Amino acid sequence: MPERQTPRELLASSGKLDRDVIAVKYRGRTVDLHTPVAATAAELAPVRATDAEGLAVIRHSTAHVMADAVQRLFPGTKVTIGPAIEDGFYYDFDKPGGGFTDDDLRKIEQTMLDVVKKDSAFRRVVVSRDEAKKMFSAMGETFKLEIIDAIPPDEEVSLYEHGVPPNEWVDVCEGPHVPSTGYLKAVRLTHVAGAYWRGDERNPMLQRIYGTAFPSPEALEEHLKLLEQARGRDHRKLGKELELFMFDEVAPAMPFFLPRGAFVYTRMIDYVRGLYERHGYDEVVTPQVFDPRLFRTSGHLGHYNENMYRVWTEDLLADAGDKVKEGLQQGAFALKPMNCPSHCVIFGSKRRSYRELPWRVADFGRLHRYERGGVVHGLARVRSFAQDDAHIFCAEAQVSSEIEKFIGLLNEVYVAFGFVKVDIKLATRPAAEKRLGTDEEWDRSERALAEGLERAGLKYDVVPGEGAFYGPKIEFHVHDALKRSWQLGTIQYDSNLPNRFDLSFVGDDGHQHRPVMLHRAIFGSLERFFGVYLEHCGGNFPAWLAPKQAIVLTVSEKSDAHALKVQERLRARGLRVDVDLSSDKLGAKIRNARLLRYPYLLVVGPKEAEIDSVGVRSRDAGELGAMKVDELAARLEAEARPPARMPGLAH
RNA sequence: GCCCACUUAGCUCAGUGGUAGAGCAGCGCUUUCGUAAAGCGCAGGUCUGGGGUUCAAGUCCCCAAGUGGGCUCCA
Repeated sequence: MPERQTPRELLASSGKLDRDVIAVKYRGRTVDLHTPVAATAAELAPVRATDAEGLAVIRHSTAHVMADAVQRLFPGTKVTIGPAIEDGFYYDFDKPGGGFTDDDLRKIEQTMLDVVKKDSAFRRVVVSRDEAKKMFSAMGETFKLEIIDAIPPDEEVSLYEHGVPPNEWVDVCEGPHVPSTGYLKAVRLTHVAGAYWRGDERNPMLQRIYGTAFPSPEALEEHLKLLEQARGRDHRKLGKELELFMFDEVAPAMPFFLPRGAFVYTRMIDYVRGLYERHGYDEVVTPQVFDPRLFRTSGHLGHYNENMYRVWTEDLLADAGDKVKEGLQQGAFALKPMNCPSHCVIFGSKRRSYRELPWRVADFGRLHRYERGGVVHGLARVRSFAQDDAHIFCAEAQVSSEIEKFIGLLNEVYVAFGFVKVDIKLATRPAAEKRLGTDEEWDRSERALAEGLERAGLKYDVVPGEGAFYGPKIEFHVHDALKRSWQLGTIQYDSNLPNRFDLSFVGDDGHQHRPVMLHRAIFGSLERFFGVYLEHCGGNFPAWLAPKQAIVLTVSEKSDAHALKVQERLRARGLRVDVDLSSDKLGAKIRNARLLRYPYLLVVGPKEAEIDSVGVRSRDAGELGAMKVDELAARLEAEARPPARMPGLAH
């Protein structure tokens, strides 16, 4: 067994130490330079400020310095936790008398700068649990006491301190940290937010400060610039600029799709509808408003109550009499939050044979869910939306092949939209008291889903306990411009609804059997997919999806007649073409058309009119020069077709 | 739902208690123009809504709504 030496000594002796190294990687763990380890130099890999792990070390150290600054500026503020996260760090504080202001953030930054200037070492001290608790209890740090209690008994309790007496600052912390505060060269506190202690809304609300840190001021600037660019791609901004959709207070969190946006929206539906034929789906159209008995049968009234919109009629109000509230609860019709109950009604409406299975029933019905005020978000989380929803009624034995087929279909669609980076999650059984069905049933259904994924050759993460109470599910997540992750597609195993609706089919043995139901969607919510896709393509819809495929721009009024003729001829071939006859100069027309992201600009002046052509400028391919109108039409027609099958998802 | 912030013309935004502003868009006129913004003029406002303080409120205070950043939830 080698002597315990610090990684700094070990690296120095083997010549691997330079100023860039801020920690080491040792047997799978990141350790700071000054924590003695029982290792040889060969076992240590230097971690540099620019590595992902190094960045996390810098950010976590920055969080400590921020907490130090906060406690100096705001005495009485208690500290809780302050981890490094993707793109930065945060620290949660319990501050008496309310939150932090933007002014406070600037002051905190200033104070942090002072701490950094002192360049004092981060020191690691291992203490006993009792010592640690005595110390933090004397400091009044009640949250830290909870944290100490939560440390597994076989792990040592370490403290990290920095600062020069009498201004040391100490925190319970696993580490690692940079050698000294002087390593923190580029810090920016970005925003404040409320956060519940341990993420539980029954716990007290804490004040969270988000910030970010980088190895150099240049890297920080670069990051801030990228953030700014990402904001320019925000679907809410693009939606307004490109006149795709709007919102109004009269229907909070319910989008109004404007003509341009509505075109894209319905085009998306047409596209999957076109695939349904080949993939064996039947489409149905179902009601919007239902007698509450339906949702008592499905279980939604009871489990999903607080998310449902209820409506009443004058008749119901009269009948309700004095007991208005109770009457409404019993009798008020409900807007559907999901399509599945309708599909169960259809399935149960006649005797079904095993020969009909699997029966795949699709529905683009509009759904309404009352989402709490704080969670709605642009198009990504709305209260009125549609899904490319379908339910597959099948026999248990058909489940895994249905999963595989579905994944094939989803794959085709995602690739068509250019989503190749997709996080796939398999959400498995929740805690025993929160789930229906036997362990054997869960074993079977989870295995069926996993098999489907594996047969499709896709990598996925298992998220234990995150399944629905009635069955496991597969989720497909993608990131928006600001790196927030959103679930789009999903497929879920459900034996509960067929039970509740007492569904059955006649098997080849002549007996009644219970079908299994798979809930599945590729886009998920069309609204959410629209928003995420809008950010993904930056508003540059491909010609097959774009609201308009081209715009004819005249050089002057002299060419109006030719321009209108060109538009007419292209329209006659089914192409979507605008024309700009305004008195703007050509430069201005081009600018306007570019801002609206037209795939093609067709310039028309006396020269073009003479030879029956247009000057073509492609949004994606640049200047194409003069083209005959028919030649251009053929090119546009080819691009206007939805993508054919393409290679699968990459990882 | 909770914490914090924001809400001024169609859009983007100035305006820190004393006569509501700019640019773009719109409309009119002039210009007929060759690849990212022609010129001049006109119009456009219950400063999100309600209440309060004050001689005086876009500005200060309270309540509500909407939106945004988070937390939480998501059959």
